[in-house]
Amino acid sequence: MSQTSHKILNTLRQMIVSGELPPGMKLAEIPTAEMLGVSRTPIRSALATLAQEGLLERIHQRGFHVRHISKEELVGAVEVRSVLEGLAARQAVESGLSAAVLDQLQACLDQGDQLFVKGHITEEDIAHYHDINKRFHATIIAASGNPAIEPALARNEHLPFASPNAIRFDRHALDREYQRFAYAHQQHHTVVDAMRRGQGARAEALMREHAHVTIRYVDVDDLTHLPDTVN
Amino acid sequence: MSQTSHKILNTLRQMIVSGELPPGMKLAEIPTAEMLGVSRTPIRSALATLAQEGLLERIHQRGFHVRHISKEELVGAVEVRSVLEGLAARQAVESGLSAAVLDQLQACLDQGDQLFVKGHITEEDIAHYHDINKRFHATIIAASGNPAIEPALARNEHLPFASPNAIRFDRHALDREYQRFAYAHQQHHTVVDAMRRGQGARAEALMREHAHVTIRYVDVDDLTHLPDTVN
DNA sequence: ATGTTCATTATTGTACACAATTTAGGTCTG
DNA sequence: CAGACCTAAATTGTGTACAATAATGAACAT
Repeated sequence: MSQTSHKILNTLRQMIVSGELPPGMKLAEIPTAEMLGVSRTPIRSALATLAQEGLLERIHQRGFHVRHISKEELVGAVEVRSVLEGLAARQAVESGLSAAVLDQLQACLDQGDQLFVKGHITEEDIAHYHDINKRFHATIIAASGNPAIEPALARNEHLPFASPNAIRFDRHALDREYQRFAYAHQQHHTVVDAMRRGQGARAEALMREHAHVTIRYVDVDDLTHLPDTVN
Repeated sequence: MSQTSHKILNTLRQMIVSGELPPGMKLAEIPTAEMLGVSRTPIRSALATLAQEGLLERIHQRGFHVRHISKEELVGAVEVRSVLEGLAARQAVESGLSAAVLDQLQACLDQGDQLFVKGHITEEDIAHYHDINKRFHATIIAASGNPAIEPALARNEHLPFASPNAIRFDRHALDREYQRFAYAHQQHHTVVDAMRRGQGARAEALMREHAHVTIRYVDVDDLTHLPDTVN
């Protein structure tokens, strides 16, 4: 895939998740190609990829529709992430944690502590925490030694809110968001504690519960509007 | 996707899983197109799909390699299936089982009982059980009401042995295989029992354990040769 | 002799023309 | 008036020429 092809894929993906191309809208090759000023070829490949990611739905011999992401789907995706990240935590413990992995996890904990010690957060802090959070989860998945977990999570990565890479937050209620992120960070502490003690089942259970934080404080009905997210 | 395009995708997929195209082999568009007597266009789309399925690996600007499926990957895929099917069983219980679903599951149990009551199995029986098994698992996943489970399992479906749709069996040791399938069928009974009683956590645990039957009796090192499978 | 640069070659990426297929609409017939 | 069939239009699927890009090897300079 070339530079321009990549750009077109990202452009279309952004247009879909931002709602510029609303759910149900038909996407045919020729109009889309004309809209973006390229030929049908890169459009074909982009549409196929987006269908694979679950953002588009193929209509038999008739192009694609922008898929309507239902509430059930988002809630279900959080459940899927929950059990898969739980599995990762347990397998990471069972396969024996290296000092390097523990160091990386501890670094995430320390950096988060520094962020929350001052008792409130700014937008900038949230971006920083987003980073720490991403590293924390990626480290555990990598440490699991199970190469099948990441691909199984791949589809979720493209659904907003179903991925830890897309923490939703409300810019206008930073107090409440402080509570939520601080709580999530405390859960990180408990997960690492369980992992250090070799408590695989406990680590799994804690990680499962942790996944629900993404969505717990959110009115799920609002999610269909796809409001501001980090990343 | 048209008829011929579909056929080419399936042909290439079959050639890969059968080992006709061995792991590590380079697949360029032009030679592949000439080999199958079509133009590069349907080949491009097929290769992209197969890469998405995990059978091919994209080399930057240089075509694809047939991926080497490692032992870790197969074992990991079974673990992933384990937790996801466990989740499905639990959510099916939690969301309330309809009479129709229970009837379908009971039908799978009854049909399996009939198969095993005579104390031995034939190759034909295995094909039949394969069918029953597929229905059993699909029913529970559908009954979970979680639309995110199926796509998360999708990648596994294309890895031989990681899917219940690809039960491995040894044609020359039907006695041992009888034991294995009869045991798996008994597990189906216990899962349904837990589900009927509304025991979500038990159903989850039993279903998790059940997933391991696929691989438990198998010398994992043999898997790299991709021997006979049903489907 | 070795390292760097340039040209050649192999291969993917893009554009576009043409073929095939499906849907829709209109007309003809019972 | 209704239903079926046929024709036309729209849209995807395929083939192929051409452009862009990256790897390889050769030649030159240090």
